[in-house]
Amino acid sequence: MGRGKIEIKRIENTTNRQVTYSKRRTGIVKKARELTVLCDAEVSLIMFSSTGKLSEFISPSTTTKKIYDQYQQLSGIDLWNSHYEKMQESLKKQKETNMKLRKEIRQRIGESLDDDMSFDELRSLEQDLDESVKLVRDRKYHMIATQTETYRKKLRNLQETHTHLVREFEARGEDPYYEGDYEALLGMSSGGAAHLVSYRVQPSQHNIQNGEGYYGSHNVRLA
Amino acid sequence: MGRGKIEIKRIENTTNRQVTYSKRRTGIVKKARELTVLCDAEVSLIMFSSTGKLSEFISPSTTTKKIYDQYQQLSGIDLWNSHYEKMQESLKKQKETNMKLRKEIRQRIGESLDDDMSFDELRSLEQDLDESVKLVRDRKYHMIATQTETYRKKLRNLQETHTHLVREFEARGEDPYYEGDYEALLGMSSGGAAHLVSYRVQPSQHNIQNGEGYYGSHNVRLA
DNA sequence: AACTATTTATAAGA
DNA sequence: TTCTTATAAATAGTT
Repeated sequence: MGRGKIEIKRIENTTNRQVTYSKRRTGIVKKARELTVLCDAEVSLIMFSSTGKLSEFISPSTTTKKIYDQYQQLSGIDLWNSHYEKMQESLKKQKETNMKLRKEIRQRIGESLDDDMSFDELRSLEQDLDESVKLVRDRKYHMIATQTETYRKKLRNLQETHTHLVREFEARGEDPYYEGDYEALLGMSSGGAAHLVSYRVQPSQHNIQNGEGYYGSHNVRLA
Repeated sequence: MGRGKIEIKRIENTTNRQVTYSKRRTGIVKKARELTVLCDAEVSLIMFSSTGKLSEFISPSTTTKKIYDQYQQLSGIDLWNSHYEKMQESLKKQKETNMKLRKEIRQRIGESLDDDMSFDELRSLEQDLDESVKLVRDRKYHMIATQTETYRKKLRNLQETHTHLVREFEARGEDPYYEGDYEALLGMSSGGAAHLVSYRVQPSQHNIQNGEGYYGSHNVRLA
């Protein structure tokens, strides 16, 4: 239907092919629309040009998804179900595992003991729990021991710091403004004491070494 | 293109509509095929008639699934992904829950206590476990008590049966074939005793009442 | 399903 | 791409 008849075979001239594609694409889309309207049909037309460009027509009464769903149902052809089914199976397994885990926890908590637990299972569970309590208790004691050790270290550091401070004061000789017991004062509260010190002592004269203890930052208060 | 021009609107006459559908469907499929060959394009054409009948054309170089995949990729339109994504999310959640449950169990067993458990959590866990052990132990004792009670009932029944049997023998007077201690003999084994009795005693003379106990079936052995 | 008058699509050219 | 137009192709109404 044109100035000359053409053979239905691939158009070798690229430009010509693209022009024909464009014209015929318009034509077929028009036909699809007419079919939809005239015959009350549902049509999905998807086209990719040789350059990969997408064009489509879809009847206004439907969607591409609906068309594909219907297509699958009527043709029996599986488009994405294999993928989907694997996932569904996986989900099911996860849920089952979940239920089992929950049940185990419930039993370990002491619930659901009436249902399907034999005497032997019950005795075994009791043993398990006894062992578990022991482990947790040991861990707790270990933690207490560790923390105690940490506090002892902190305390030692604090004491060292104070000792250094006291020595500094003593090295300076008598303090004209204060005549109390330095050690007792400094031992009261590190914050209060540091404040007091920073007020009385000159920055340039303090190079106190206090190691790498937790209260190393007290030096800063002195500066 | 016909004997008369037609308006592009739904054909109300059903037969006419179906005939037109049939003719135009052939036409559009031909167009699709020509487009495929002439322009080296990929075409998917899916049609449902107003009666729901499926017709399709697909370029020989591809498949409906491929077209569908390409369509999604190029259009960015989500065909079944929303569904799929929900599932994926659900799966992810299940897996996460699963991990948490496993961790809880591990902690309740006494593993994984080193990692991220504060002292308070540890103390709380210990308490929980102590309570759980108590529950399980109680349940065990309850089970022991129940079973003991069951055995006691069985035993009582057995004894009653034997007592009845002994009375039967005593009521018959001296046994010409046996002179031992009946009670001691019957106390040995219910099977053996019942056998002995069924051999010696006449069926018609036995209407022994032995209640609703577990060994009520012993009457049958006597019959 | 076949026929055919007529409309519509489009190949080639601009 | 778009317009034009001669011509091929599709098809509406009829048989």
